[in-house]
Amino acid sequence: MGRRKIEIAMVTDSCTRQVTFSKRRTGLFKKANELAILCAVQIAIIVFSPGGKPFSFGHPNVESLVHRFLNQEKAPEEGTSQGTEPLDKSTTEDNLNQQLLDLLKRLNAEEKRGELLEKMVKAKRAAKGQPPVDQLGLPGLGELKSSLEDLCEKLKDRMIHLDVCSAMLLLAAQPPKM
Amino acid sequence: MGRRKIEIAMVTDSCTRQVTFSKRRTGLFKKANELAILCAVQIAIIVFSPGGKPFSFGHPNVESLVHRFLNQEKAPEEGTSQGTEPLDKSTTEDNLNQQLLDLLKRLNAEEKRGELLEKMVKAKRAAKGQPPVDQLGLPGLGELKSSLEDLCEKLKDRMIHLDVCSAMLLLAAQPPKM
DNA sequence: AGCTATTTATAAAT
DNA sequence: TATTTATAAATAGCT
Repeated sequence: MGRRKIEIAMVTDSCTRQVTFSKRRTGLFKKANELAILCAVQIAIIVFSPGGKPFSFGHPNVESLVHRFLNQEKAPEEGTSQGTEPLDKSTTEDNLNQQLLDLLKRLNAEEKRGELLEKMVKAKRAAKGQPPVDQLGLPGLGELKSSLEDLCEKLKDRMIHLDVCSAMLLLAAQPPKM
Repeated sequence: MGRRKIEIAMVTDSCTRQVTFSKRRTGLFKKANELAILCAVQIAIIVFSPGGKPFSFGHPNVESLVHRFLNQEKAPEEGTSQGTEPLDKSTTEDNLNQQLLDLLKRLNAEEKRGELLEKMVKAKRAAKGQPPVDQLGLPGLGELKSSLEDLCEKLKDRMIHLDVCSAMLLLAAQPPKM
C-alpha cells in the first residue's frame, strides 16, 4: 500500500521498523474502531512492542473484554440458554476453525490464480512448438533460461513448504474424529 | 475501499452487517499478523459479536498477552520489562493458532508465487521482442528446449500436488459454524 | 462465494 | 517528526 510492495518479514532497519510500527498500529486501531461501530461489536487489542511497551485499544474498553474473554473460558456462556455441551475451549476452537476456513478459502483462490498463470506459461511454450525458439537472441535466451531456473528453484521450496504445512495440519486435525 | 464510500455508523441491514463483519474481521486479523511480523511485536485481539460469539487472534497467542496485560496493570512499572514465558494453558488453541499463522504464511507465499509467474510471462514476452535470429548454435537451442521441458514437468507435478494438498486441507478442516 | 470499481492504507520521499 | 505522493491493499455493492 505504499510506493513499493514490501515483503511480510521483520523490517531490518530499526528506524524504519519504528515508523512502520507507529503507522500500522494507528491504522489497525482505526480499523478496529470502524469494525466496532459498523457492526456493533466489542473489540479489544493489546500490543507489546519489542521493548515491552504496551499499547491497547478497546471498544468500549480493554479490561471488560479481557475479563469477559477469560471468564467464558472457564464457564459456559450466553443468555440464550441453549448450549449444553460446547465447553469453554471448544468455543475458542470454533473461532479458530472459522478463521482457518476463511484463510483456506483465500488460499484456494490464490492457488487457482497461480495455476492459471502456470497454464499460461505452458500454453505459451506449447504454442511455440517448433519455430518460435530460434527467434530468440542469445541475450533473450539467457534471460529466459535464468528466469526458468529461478522459478523451478522457488517451486521446489514451495513444495517442501506445502508438505510440511499439510502434514502439520493433518496431525493436528486428525485426533477429534476419524 | 469499496464501490462506494460508507459512513462509519452501524450498518442497519443485519445481513449486510454480517457480511461486513466477516470481511473486516478477516482483514483486521491479517493486518494484525502483518504488524506482528513486520515489527516483531506481540499482539492479541478479542472480538465479541452482538450475539456474544467470541473471535480472537493472537501472536503468538491470546492467553499470554492477556495475562501479561493484566499483570503490568498492577505494576505500572515498566521500561525493561521483557520476560513472559509460554503458558501451558490451552494447547489446542495454540495448535490452531499455529495453523492459522502457517496458513497466513502460505497465503503470502502464494501471492509471491503469483507475482513470480507474472514476471515470467513478462520476461517471455520481452525476450520475444528481441529478434536476433540464428546467432544461436544448435547446442544452445537444445539446452534451452531441455530446460523448458524440464520446467513443464515440474509445473505439472506441482499442480497435481497442489490439488492433493488443498483437498486434504479441506477434509481436515471441520465444518463451519457461526 | 467470487468479482471489480473505488476508497483507504501506507512505503518512500520530502 | 509531520506532510505528501505514488502504489499496494482492503472492501462495498453486485451477482
